[in-house]
Amino acid sequence: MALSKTVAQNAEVGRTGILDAAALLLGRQGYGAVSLRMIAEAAGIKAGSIYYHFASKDDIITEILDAGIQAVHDEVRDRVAALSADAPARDVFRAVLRGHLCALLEHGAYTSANVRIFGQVPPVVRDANLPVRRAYEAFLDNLLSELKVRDAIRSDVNLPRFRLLLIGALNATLEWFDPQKGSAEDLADDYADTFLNGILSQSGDNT
Amino acid sequence: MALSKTVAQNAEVGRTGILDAAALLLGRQGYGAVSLRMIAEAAGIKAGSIYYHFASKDDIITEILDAGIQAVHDEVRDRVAALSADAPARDVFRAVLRGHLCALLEHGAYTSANVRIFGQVPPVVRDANLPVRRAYEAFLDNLLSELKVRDAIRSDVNLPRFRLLLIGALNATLEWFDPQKGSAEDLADDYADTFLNGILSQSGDNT
DNA sequence: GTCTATAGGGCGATAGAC
DNA sequence: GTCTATCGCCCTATAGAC
Repeated sequence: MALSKTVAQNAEVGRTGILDAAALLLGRQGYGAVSLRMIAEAAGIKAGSIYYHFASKDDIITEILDAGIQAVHDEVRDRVAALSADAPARDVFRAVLRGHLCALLEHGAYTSANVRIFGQVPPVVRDANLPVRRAYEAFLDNLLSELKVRDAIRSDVNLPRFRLLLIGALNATLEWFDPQKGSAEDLADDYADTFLNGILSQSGDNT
Repeated sequence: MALSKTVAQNAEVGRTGILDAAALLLGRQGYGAVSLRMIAEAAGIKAGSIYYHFASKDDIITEILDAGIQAVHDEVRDRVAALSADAPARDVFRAVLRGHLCALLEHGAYTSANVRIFGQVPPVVRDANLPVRRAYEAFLDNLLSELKVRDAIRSDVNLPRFRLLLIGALNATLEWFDPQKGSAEDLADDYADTFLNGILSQSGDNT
Protein backbone atom coordinates (compact mmCIF):
# COMPACT_ATOMS: atom_id res chain seq x y z
CA MET A 1 0.00 0.00 0.00
CA ALA A 2 1.20 3.53 -0.72
CA LEU A 3 0.47 4.73 2.80
CA SER A 4 2.34 1.94 4.50
CA LYS A 5 5.35 2.44 2.26
CA THR A 6 5.50 6.11 3.10
CA VAL A 7 5.34 5.42 6.79
CA ALA A 8 7.94 2.69 6.55
CA GLN A 9 10.35 4.97 4.75
CA ASN A 10 9.97 7.80 7.25
CA ALA A 11 9.89 5.84 10.47
CA GLU A 12 12.95 5.35 12.60
CA VAL A 13 13.14 1.76 13.59
CA GLY A 14 13.07 0.67 17.19
CA ARG A 15 10.74 1.62 19.98
CA THR A 16 9.87 5.11 18.75
CA GLY A 17 9.25 3.96 15.21
CA ILE A 18 6.84 1.30 16.40
CA LEU A 19 4.94 3.76 18.58
CA ASP A 20 4.73 6.39 15.82
CA ALA A 21 3.51 3.89 13.26
CA ALA A 22 0.99 2.41 15.68
CA ALA A 23 -0.39 5.82 16.72
CA LEU A 24 -0.89 6.83 13.09
CA LEU A 25 -2.70 3.62 12.19
CA LEU A 26 -4.81 3.55 15.36
CA GLY A 27 -5.93 7.16 14.89
CA ARG A 28 -7.06 6.45 11.34
CA GLN A 29 -8.51 2.95 11.58
CA GLY A 30 -9.41 2.28 15.19
CA TYR A 31 -8.33 -0.33 17.70
CA GLY A 32 -9.95 -3.45 16.30
CA ALA A 33 -8.85 -2.81 12.73
CA VAL A 34 -5.13 -2.51 13.51
CA SER A 35 -3.07 -5.67 14.01
CA LEU A 36 0.52 -6.09 15.12
CA ARG A 37 1.35 -7.24 11.60
CA MET A 38 0.11 -3.92 10.20
CA ILE A 39 2.03 -1.94 12.81
CA ALA A 40 5.18 -3.92 12.08
CA GLU A 41 4.87 -3.40 8.33
CA ALA A 42 4.34 0.35 8.78
CA ALA A 43 7.37 0.51 11.07
CA GLY A 44 9.50 -1.44 8.58
CA ILE A 45 10.03 -4.58 10.65
CA LYS A 46 8.43 -8.01 11.08
CA ALA A 47 5.65 -8.71 13.57
CA GLY A 48 7.69 -10.94 15.86
CA SER A 49 10.34 -8.24 16.32
CA ILE A 50 7.87 -6.03 18.14
CA TYR A 51 8.16 -8.26 21.19
CA TYR A 52 11.75 -7.27 21.68
CA HIS A 53 10.50 -3.75 22.53
CA PHE A 54 7.08 -4.41 24.06
CA ALA A 55 5.65 -7.22 26.14
CA SER A 56 2.20 -7.11 24.49
CA LYS A 57 -0.05 -5.23 22.14
CA ASP A 58 -1.80 -3.67 25.10
CA ASP A 59 1.52 -2.28 26.34
CA ILE A 60 1.87 -0.36 23.08
CA ILE A 61 -1.69 0.92 23.32
CA THR A 62 -1.22 2.00 26.94
CA GLU A 63 1.86 4.02 26.12
CA ILE A 64 0.15 5.72 23.16
CA LEU A 65 -2.94 6.58 25.19
CA ASP A 66 -0.90 8.28 27.91
CA ALA A 67 1.25 10.21 25.44
CA GLY A 68 -1.90 11.42 23.66
CA ILE A 69 -3.40 13.03 26.75
CA GLN A 70 -0.05 14.43 27.85
CA ALA A 71 0.45 16.10 24.47
CA VAL A 72 -2.84 18.01 24.60
CA HIS A 73 -2.34 18.83 28.29
CA ASP A 74 1.11 20.28 27.57
CA GLU A 75 -0.09 22.28 24.59
CA VAL A 76 -2.98 23.87 26.51
CA ARG A 77 -0.82 24.57 29.56
CA ASP A 78 1.90 26.25 27.48
CA ARG A 79 -0.56 28.46 25.62
CA VAL A 80 -2.25 29.60 28.80
CA ALA A 81 1.11 30.19 30.49
CA ALA A 82 2.17 32.39 27.57
CA LEU A 83 -0.61 34.86 28.37
CA SER A 84 -0.05 37.76 30.74
CA ALA A 85 -1.39 37.19 34.23
CA ASP A 86 -4.22 39.69 33.78
CA ALA A 87 -5.29 38.54 30.32
CA PRO A 88 -9.05 38.85 29.70
CA ALA A 89 -11.11 35.75 30.40
CA ARG A 90 -12.03 35.56 26.73
CA ASP A 91 -8.35 35.20 25.79
CA VAL A 92 -7.76 32.50 28.38
CA PHE A 93 -10.74 30.53 27.13
CA ARG A 94 -9.60 30.93 23.52
CA ALA A 95 -6.12 29.69 24.45
CA VAL A 96 -7.60 26.55 25.96
CA LEU A 97 -9.67 25.76 22.89
CA ARG A 98 -6.83 26.59 20.49
CA GLY A 99 -4.40 24.40 22.38
CA HIS A 100 -6.77 21.47 22.61
CA LEU A 101 -7.90 21.60 18.98
CA CYS A 102 -4.45 22.24 17.51
CA ALA A 103 -2.98 19.35 19.50
CA LEU A 104 -5.83 17.11 18.41
CA LEU A 105 -6.29 18.12 14.79
CA GLU A 106 -2.94 19.34 13.53
CA HIS A 107 -0.01 17.95 15.49
CA GLY A 108 -1.36 14.94 17.21
CA ALA A 109 -1.12 11.36 15.98
CA TYR A 110 -1.05 10.24 19.62
CA THR A 111 -3.90 12.53 20.68
CA SER A 112 -6.01 11.51 17.70
CA ALA A 113 -5.37 7.88 18.51
CA ASN A 114 -6.39 8.43 22.11
CA VAL A 115 -9.69 10.12 21.25
CA ARG A 116 -10.44 7.56 18.58
CA ILE A 117 -9.69 4.32 20.42
CA PHE A 118 -10.16 5.05 24.13
CA GLY A 119 -13.73 3.77 23.99
CA GLN A 120 -12.66 0.62 22.14
CA VAL A 121 -9.83 -0.76 24.24
CA PRO A 122 -10.16 -3.46 26.93
CA PRO A 123 -11.12 -2.14 30.38
CA VAL A 124 -7.70 -2.83 31.85
CA VAL A 125 -6.04 -0.61 29.24
CA ARG A 126 -8.65 2.12 29.74
CA ASP A 127 -8.07 2.08 33.48
CA ALA A 128 -4.33 2.47 33.01
CA ASN A 129 -4.99 5.71 31.12
CA LEU A 130 -7.27 7.22 33.77
CA PRO A 131 -4.62 8.93 35.97
CA VAL A 132 -3.28 11.01 33.05
CA ARG A 133 -6.82 11.85 31.96
CA ARG A 134 -7.81 12.90 35.47
CA ALA A 135 -4.80 15.20 35.67
CA TYR A 136 -5.82 17.02 32.48
CA GLU A 137 -9.42 17.26 33.65
CA ALA A 138 -8.33 18.69 37.00
CA PHE A 139 -6.14 21.22 35.19
CA LEU A 140 -9.11 22.38 33.12
CA ASP A 141 -11.40 22.48 36.14
CA ASN A 142 -8.92 24.68 38.01
CA LEU A 143 -8.60 27.00 35.05
CA LEU A 144 -12.36 27.37 34.61
CA SER A 145 -12.75 27.79 38.34
CA GLU A 146 -10.36 30.76 38.30
CA LEU A 147 -12.43 32.40 35.59
CA LYS A 148 -15.52 31.90 37.69
CA VAL A 149 -13.89 33.41 40.75
CA ARG A 150 -12.98 36.41 38.60
CA ASP A 151 -16.71 36.68 37.86
CA ALA A 152 -16.10 36.11 34.16
CA ILE A 153 -18.24 32.96 34.08
CA ARG A 154 -21.83 33.09 35.31
CA SER A 155 -22.28 31.76 38.83
CA ASP A 156 -25.04 29.33 37.78
CA VAL A 157 -22.78 27.41 35.36
CA ASN A 158 -22.06 23.87 36.58
CA LEU A 159 -18.33 23.74 35.87
CA PRO A 160 -17.60 19.99 35.94
CA ARG A 161 -20.57 19.43 33.64
CA PHE A 162 -19.53 22.27 31.33
CA ARG A 163 -16.05 20.77 31.13
CA LEU A 164 -17.60 17.49 29.98
CA LEU A 165 -19.66 19.34 27.40
CA LEU A 166 -16.61 21.24 26.20
CA ILE A 167 -14.26 18.27 25.86
CA GLY A 168 -16.99 16.22 24.19
CA ALA A 169 -17.63 18.92 21.62
CA LEU A 170 -13.91 19.49 20.97
CA ASN A 171 -13.02 15.81 20.60
CA ALA A 172 -15.97 15.24 18.27
CA THR A 173 -14.38 17.58 15.72
CA LEU A 174 -11.95 14.76 14.94
CA GLU A 175 -14.75 12.99 13.06
CA TRP A 176 -15.32 15.72 10.48
CA PHE A 177 -12.51 18.31 10.62
CA ASP A 178 -10.97 19.04 7.23
CA PRO A 179 -7.81 21.21 7.33
CA GLN A 180 -8.47 22.31 3.76
CA LYS A 181 -11.67 24.05 4.85
CA GLY A 182 -10.10 26.15 7.60
CA SER A 183 -7.49 26.01 10.35
CA ALA A 184 -7.93 24.48 13.78
CA GLU A 185 -7.28 27.91 15.34
CA ASP A 186 -10.15 29.48 13.42
CA LEU A 187 -12.41 26.64 14.46
CA ALA A 188 -11.31 27.09 18.07
CA ASP A 189 -12.12 30.81 18.01
CA ASP A 190 -15.54 30.10 16.48
CA TYR A 191 -16.31 27.50 19.14
CA ALA A 192 -15.06 29.87 21.87
CA ASP A 193 -17.48 32.57 20.71
CA THR A 194 -20.38 30.13 20.73
CA PHE A 195 -19.60 28.84 24.22
CA LEU A 196 -18.96 32.30 25.65
CA ASN A 197 -21.89 34.19 24.11
CA GLY A 198 -24.41 31.50 23.20
CA ILE A 199 -26.38 31.50 19.98
CA LEU A 200 -29.41 33.46 21.12
CA SER A 201 -30.16 36.76 19.48
CA GLN A 202 -30.75 39.64 21.91
CA SER A 203 -33.49 41.13 19.74
CA GLY A 204 -35.57 38.10 18.80
CA ASP A 205 -38.70 36.46 20.20
CA ASN A 206 -36.83 34.94 23.13
CA THR A 207 -39.36 35.17 25.89
CA MET B 1 -22.55 -14.64 32.75
CA ALA B 2 -25.39 -12.98 34.63
CA LEU B 3 -25.97 -10.37 31.92
CA SER B 4 -26.18 -12.86 29.08
CA LYS B 5 -28.61 -15.00 31.00
CA THR B 6 -30.92 -12.06 31.61
CA VAL B 7 -30.89 -11.07 27.99
CA ALA B 8 -31.46 -14.61 26.84
CA GLN B 9 -34.46 -14.97 29.09
CA ASN B 10 -36.06 -11.74 27.97
CA ALA B 11 -35.32 -11.87 24.26
CA GLU B 12 -37.83 -13.11 21.75
CA VAL B 13 -36.09 -15.48 19.42
CA GLY B 14 -35.88 -14.87 15.73
CA ARG B 15 -34.86 -11.78 13.83
CA THR B 16 -35.93 -9.22 16.41
CA GLY B 17 -34.32 -11.10 19.27
CA ILE B 18 -31.01 -11.21 17.44
CA LEU B 19 -31.11 -7.50 16.64
CA ASP B 20 -32.06 -6.53 20.19
CA ALA B 21 -29.33 -8.67 21.71
CA ALA B 22 -26.74 -7.40 19.22
CA ALA B 23 -27.67 -3.74 19.78
CA LEU B 24 -27.36 -4.12 23.54
CA LEU B 25 -23.96 -5.80 23.33
CA LEU B 26 -22.61 -3.44 20.68
CA GLY B 27 -23.65 -0.36 22.65
CA ARG B 28 -21.88 -1.61 25.75
CA GLN B 29 -18.76 -3.26 24.35
CA GLY B 30 -18.12 -1.84 20.90
CA TYR B 31 -17.84 -3.39 17.47
CA GLY B 32 -14.59 -5.29 17.73
CA ALA B 33 -15.39 -6.84 21.10
CA VAL B 34 -18.71 -8.40 20.03
CA SER B 35 -18.68 -11.68 18.10
CA LEU B 36 -21.53 -13.58 16.47
CA ARG B 37 -21.11 -16.26 19.09
CA MET B 38 -21.75 -13.70 21.84
CA ILE B 39 -24.78 -12.29 20.03
CA ALA B 40 -26.18 -15.78 19.56
CA GLU B 41 -25.72 -16.66 23.21
CA ALA B 42 -27.42 -13.44 24.33
CA ALA B 43 -30.31 -14.14 21.95
CA GLY B 44 -30.64 -17.69 23.22
CA ILE B 45 -29.61 -19.53 20.03
CA LYS B 46 -26.44 -20.98 18.49
CA ALA B 47 -24.10 -18.99 16.28
CA GLY B 48 -24.84 -20.89 13.08
CA SER B 49 -28.56 -20.19 13.40
CA ILE B 50 -27.99 -16.49 12.88
CA TYR B 51 -27.37 -17.12 9.18
CA TYR B 52 -30.94 -18.22 8.67
CA HIS B 53 -31.98 -14.60 9.42
CA PHE B 54 -29.00 -12.59 8.21
CA ALA B 55 -26.52 -13.04 5.39
CA SER B 56 -23.55 -11.65 7.32
CA LYS B 57 -22.45 -9.90 10.50
CA ASP B 58 -22.28 -6.64 8.60
CA ASP B 59 -25.93 -7.03 7.62
CA ILE B 60 -26.88 -7.06 11.30
CA ILE B 61 -24.71 -4.03 12.00
CA THR B 62 -26.16 -2.11 9.06
CA GLU B 63 -29.72 -2.67 10.23
CA ILE B 64 -28.88 -1.62 13.80
CA LEU B 65 -27.10 1.54 12.65
CA ASP B 66 -30.08 2.67 10.56
CA ALA B 67 -32.59 1.93 13.31
CA GLY B 68 -30.47 3.90 15.78
CA ILE B 69 -30.53 7.11 13.76
CA GLN B 70 -34.19 6.67 12.89
CA ALA B 71 -35.12 6.33 16.56
CA VAL B 72 -33.52 9.62 17.57
CA HIS B 73 -34.85 11.37 14.45
CA ASP B 74 -38.39 10.20 15.24
CA GLU B 75 -38.15 11.21 18.89
CA VAL B 76 -36.94 14.73 18.11
CA ARG B 77 -39.48 15.20 15.31
CA ASP B 78 -42.38 14.11 17.53
CA ARG B 79 -41.37 16.39 20.39
CA VAL B 80 -41.03 19.39 18.12
CA ALA B 81 -44.33 18.59 16.39
CA ALA B 82 -46.08 18.49 19.77
CA LEU B 83 -45.27 22.17 20.33
CA SER B 84 -47.68 24.88 19.19
CA ALA B 85 -46.68 26.56 15.96
CA ASP B 86 -45.71 29.80 17.70
CA ALA B 87 -43.76 28.23 20.54
CA PRO B 88 -40.79 30.32 21.69
CA ALA B 89 -37.44 29.49 20.12
CA ARG B 90 -36.12 28.46 23.52
CA ASP B 91 -38.82 25.76 23.78
CA VAL B 92 -38.10 24.44 20.29
CA PHE B 93 -34.41 24.19 21.06
CA ARG B 94 -35.10 22.47 24.36
CA ALA B 95 -37.38 19.96 22.62
CA VAL B 96 -34.58 19.06 20.21
CA LEU B 97 -32.06 18.46 22.98
CA ARG B 98 -34.55 16.57 25.13
CA GLY B 99 -35.55 14.32 22.26
CA HIS B 100 -31.99 13.59 21.22
CA LEU B 101 -30.69 12.91 24.73
CA CYS B 102 -33.69 10.87 25.89
CA ALA B 103 -33.52 8.72 22.76
CA LEU B 104 -29.79 8.26 23.25
CA LEU B 105 -29.52 7.85 27.02
CA GLU B 106 -32.79 6.38 28.22
CA HIS B 107 -34.65 4.47 25.54
CA GLY B 108 -32.07 3.67 22.97
CA ALA B 109 -30.10 0.45 22.70
CA TYR B 110 -29.98 1.00 18.92
CA THR B 111 -29.08 4.69 19.19
CA SER B 112 -26.39 3.98 21.79
CA ALA B 113 -24.99 1.27 19.56
CA ASN B 114 -24.92 3.65 16.60
CA VAL B 115 -23.06 6.39 18.46
CA ARG B 116 -20.67 3.91 19.99
CA ILE B 117 -19.70 1.84 16.97
CA PHE B 118 -20.20 4.07 13.91
CA GLY B 119 -16.54 5.09 13.97
CA GLN B 120 -15.40 1.46 14.31
CA VAL B 121 -17.23 -0.33 11.51
CA PRO B 122 -15.79 -1.09 8.06
CA PRO B 123 -16.18 1.76 5.54
CA VAL B 124 -18.78 -0.10 3.49
CA VAL B 125 -21.04 -0.42 6.55
CA ARG B 126 -20.51 3.22 7.47
CA ASP B 127 -21.43 4.32 3.96
CA ALA B 128 -24.64 2.32 4.09
CA ASN B 129 -25.69 4.33 7.14
CA LEU B 130 -25.01 7.74 5.59
CA PRO B 131 -28.42 8.36 3.91
CA VAL B 132 -30.30 7.99 7.21
CA ARG B 133 -27.74 10.18 8.97
CA ARG B 134 -27.96 12.84 6.29
CA ALA B 135 -31.73 12.92 6.62
CA TYR B 136 -31.52 13.60 10.35
CA GLU B 137 -28.85 16.25 9.83
CA ALA B 138 -30.97 17.96 7.18
CA PHE B 139 -33.95 17.90 9.53
CA LEU B 140 -31.90 19.62 12.25
CA ASP B 141 -30.47 22.15 9.80
CA ASN B 142 -33.97 23.07 8.64
CA LEU B 143 -35.16 23.46 12.20
CA LEU B 144 -32.23 25.67 13.22
CA SER B 145 -32.62 27.64 10.00
CA GLU B 146 -36.23 28.45 10.89
CA LEU B 147 -35.12 29.77 14.26
CA LYS B 148 -32.58 31.93 12.53
CA VAL B 149 -35.15 33.31 10.10
CA ARG B 150 -37.30 34.18 13.10
CA ASP B 151 -34.31 36.17 14.36
CA ALA B 152 -34.03 33.99 17.45
CA ILE B 153 -30.51 32.87 16.57
CA ARG B 154 -27.82 35.46 15.94
CA SER B 155 -27.12 36.08 12.28
CA ASP B 156 -23.37 35.42 12.63
CA VAL B 157 -23.83 31.85 13.82
CA ASN B 158 -22.58 29.32 11.26
CA LEU B 159 -25.48 26.85 11.41
CA PRO B 160 -23.96 23.72 9.80
CA ARG B 161 -20.95 24.09 12.06
CA PHE B 162 -23.10 24.69 15.13
CA ARG B 163 -25.07 21.57 14.30
CA LEU B 164 -21.83 19.59 14.29
CA LEU B 165 -20.86 21.12 17.63
CA LEU B 166 -24.28 20.32 19.07
CA ILE B 167 -24.48 16.69 17.95
CA GLY B 168 -20.90 16.10 19.01
CA ALA B 169 -21.57 17.44 22.49
CA LEU B 170 -24.84 15.52 22.84
CA ASN B 171 -23.46 12.19 21.65
CA ALA B 172 -20.43 12.52 23.92
CA THR B 173 -22.74 12.36 26.97
CA LEU B 174 -23.03 8.63 26.29
CA GLU B 175 -19.51 8.18 27.67
CA TRP B 176 -20.25 9.52 31.15
CA PHE B 177 -24.03 9.89 31.68
CA ASP B 178 -25.28 8.24 34.87
CA PRO B 179 -29.09 8.10 35.20
CA GLN B 180 -28.72 7.90 38.98
CA LYS B 181 -27.22 11.38 39.06
CA GLY B 182 -30.02 13.10 37.15
CA SER B 183 -32.43 12.60 34.27
CA ALA B 184 -31.64 13.04 30.59
CA GLU B 185 -34.29 15.78 30.40
CA ASP B 186 -32.59 17.82 33.12
CA LEU B 187 -29.28 17.40 31.36
CA ALA B 188 -30.88 18.51 28.09
CA ASP B 189 -32.29 21.67 29.69
CA ASP B 190 -28.92 22.48 31.23
CA TYR B 191 -27.15 22.04 27.90
CA ALA B 192 -29.83 24.11 26.16
CA ASP B 193 -29.24 27.01 28.55
CA THR B 194 -25.50 26.86 27.95
CA PHE B 195 -25.86 26.83 24.18
CA LEU B 196 -28.50 29.54 24.12
CA ASN B 197 -26.98 31.98 26.62
CA GLY B 198 -23.28 31.09 26.73
CA ILE B 199 -21.27 30.95 29.93
CA LEU B 200 -20.04 34.54 30.02
CA SER B 201 -21.08 36.74 32.89
CA GLN B 202 -22.52 40.11 31.86
CA SER B 203 -20.87 41.92 34.74
CA GLY B 204 -17.35 40.50 34.70
CA ASP B 205 -14.07 41.63 33.14
CA ASN B 206 -15.09 40.55 29.66
CA THR B 207 -13.51 43.16 27.52
C1' DG C 1 17.84 -6.31 17.40
C1' DT C 2 15.65 -8.60 13.76
C1' DC C 3 14.56 -12.73 11.50
C1' DT C 4 11.60 -17.26 10.37
C1' DA C 5 8.39 -20.47 11.82
C1' DT C 6 4.69 -21.86 14.33
C1' DA C 7 1.78 -22.81 18.35
C1' DG C 8 -2.84 -22.03 20.07
C1' DG C 9 -7.12 -19.90 19.82
C1' DG C 10 -11.20 -17.15 18.21
C1' DC C 11 -13.32 -15.51 14.33
C1' DG C 12 -17.00 -15.37 10.26
C1' DA C 13 -19.16 -18.32 7.49
C1' DT C 14 -20.90 -22.87 5.44
C1' DA C 15 -23.00 -27.68 5.06
C1' DG C 16 -26.19 -30.84 6.09
C1' DA C 17 -29.07 -33.36 9.72
C1' DC C 18 -33.40 -32.89 12.02
C1' DG D 1 -35.83 -22.52 12.24
C1' DT D 2 -32.34 -24.41 14.93
C1' DC D 3 -28.86 -27.67 15.57
C1' DT D 4 -23.79 -29.76 15.29
C1' DA D 5 -19.55 -29.84 13.13
C1' DT D 6 -16.06 -27.88 10.71
C1' DC D 7 -13.36 -25.14 7.19
C1' DG D 8 -10.08 -21.56 6.41
C1' DC D 9 -8.42 -17.41 7.97
C1' DC D 10 -6.10 -14.06 10.88
C1' DC D 11 -4.80 -12.95 15.29
C1' DT D 12 -1.39 -12.50 19.54
C1' DA D 13 2.41 -14.37 21.33
C1' DT D 14 6.54 -17.51 21.66
C1' DA D 15 10.96 -20.08 20.41
C1' DG D 16 15.18 -20.21 18.64
C1' DA D 17 18.49 -19.08 14.65
C1' DC D 18 21.51 -15.41 13.20
